[in-house]
Amino acid sequence: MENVNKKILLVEDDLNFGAVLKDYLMLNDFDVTLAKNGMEGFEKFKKDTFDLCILDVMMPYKDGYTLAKEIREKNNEVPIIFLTAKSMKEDVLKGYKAGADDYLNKPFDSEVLLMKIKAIIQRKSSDVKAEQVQFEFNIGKFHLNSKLRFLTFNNEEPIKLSPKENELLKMLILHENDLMPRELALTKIWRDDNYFTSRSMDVYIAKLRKYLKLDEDVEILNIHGEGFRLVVKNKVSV
Amino acid sequence: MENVNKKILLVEDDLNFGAVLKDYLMLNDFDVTLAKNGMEGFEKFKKDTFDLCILDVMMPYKDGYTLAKEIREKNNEVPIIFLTAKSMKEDVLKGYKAGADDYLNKPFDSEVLLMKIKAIIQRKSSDVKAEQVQFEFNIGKFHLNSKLRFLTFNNEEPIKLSPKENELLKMLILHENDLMPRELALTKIWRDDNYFTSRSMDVYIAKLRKYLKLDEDVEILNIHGEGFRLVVKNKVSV
DNA sequence: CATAGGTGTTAATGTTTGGTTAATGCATTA
DNA sequence: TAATGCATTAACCAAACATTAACACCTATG
Repeated sequence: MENVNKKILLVEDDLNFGAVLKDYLMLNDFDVTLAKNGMEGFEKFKKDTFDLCILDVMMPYKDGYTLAKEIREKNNEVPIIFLTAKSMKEDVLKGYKAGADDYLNKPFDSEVLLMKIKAIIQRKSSDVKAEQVQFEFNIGKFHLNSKLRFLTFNNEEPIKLSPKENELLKMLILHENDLMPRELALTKIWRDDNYFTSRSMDVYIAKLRKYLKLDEDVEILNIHGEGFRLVVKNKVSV
Repeated sequence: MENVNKKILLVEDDLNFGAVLKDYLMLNDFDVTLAKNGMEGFEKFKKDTFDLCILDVMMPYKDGYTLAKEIREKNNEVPIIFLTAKSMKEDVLKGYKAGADDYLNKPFDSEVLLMKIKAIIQRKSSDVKAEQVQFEFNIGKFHLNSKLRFLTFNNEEPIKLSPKENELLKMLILHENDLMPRELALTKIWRDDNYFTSRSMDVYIAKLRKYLKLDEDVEILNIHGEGFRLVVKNKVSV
């Protein structure tokens, strides 16, 4: 569970205002994707996963309500906040019917928006249970629990793994007996592929080899210039 | 899920307005309990279980913020909406910090309020796990009554827990032996996730560890960068 | 209305952990 | 056999955590 910034999709046709708001939100540790109309907003929505959408109502090509309905068809969970200059009751109701979580009239105070964002994201982030990813693996006589970052050998006292050790081992296991390309680990785990991250990865391979020595049937092999391969010998069928 | 009307606690000192609003809400199939000041509101809150609280901010004896804080100490799940004639930024921020879910300036349109209520209640009721009526737990030789906030060791004199101690311990117990992510506790209990709340949480972990020392089989372990883990060793099967 | 007690936050300090980089040597390939 | 890639250990620095104490705030109570 990494502490990754929450992602916000901001759709606003006023480019100046949009840029200012984007900067403000980014200063407050959100990842912001800005789209300048409903059309573009929907395209960007489909291509990524967001924790929150902030939609301007009045936009060319496709207004905020229409966009909200399209978003709701794809995703019934993501919170939506409308920004609007209107304060007419009909429009507000229309917004709620389109699936809004909140409504804000322009001009508004940026701190207030920030509070609302935090309140809304907090409510939703309780549904973290979506993290139904696999986190338990067996490899030779080892068992890896990658949620607790524990590597257990033969029911002995578990070895505690660091986050990077854990991620790297998991990725090797997912490619068991097959090539795990250097580049893959570097881009996924180190989020950068250069000389230094590559050296760093070597250090971690060395650490993992040390742990895995306990089981002589488990080994990390290098494929020169390509990557690594986790092999398990003498595998018994169950 | 039974088809029972949702219960609303409405605290409003303007008796006329309160009665009108109550009628309107009841016409829309809510069960409404009306209190005419913060004091009375808190009494009624303690005596029943509500799906939503609507609090006027300016009231004699006890204002809406204070009431909200008291309510939050008892229950930090129930949604709260503030009603206010003020629209000062400071007041709005104060409201959110007191744990508001939404904010409405008087005069407001009743239909808008209705939409907000429906939106908020819907959000909450999708949190099925919010059905955490369970409040008694055994952990090692301890027994926690999280309603009375009593932690008992071996039938000795109970240790009184503060609201935060209690919530945190409960959350740890609900994740017994498993990871309880930092972020989860911070967003759920502290309602904010930043450097300071995180330090504060560390202080509370230290306090809990001190209490739990009585049973050497119960321990709170840290998983660096992830969260905490409450483990019970030498568990006997029953 | 002063004050003691309870609660929660912030500060101060020290410890642990994790990750990168450096240094050195070996292996593979062209 | 030079150049590049890999292996391993150790040194270093930054971030996360642990603990205690100081502080601020509110409430109940004499």
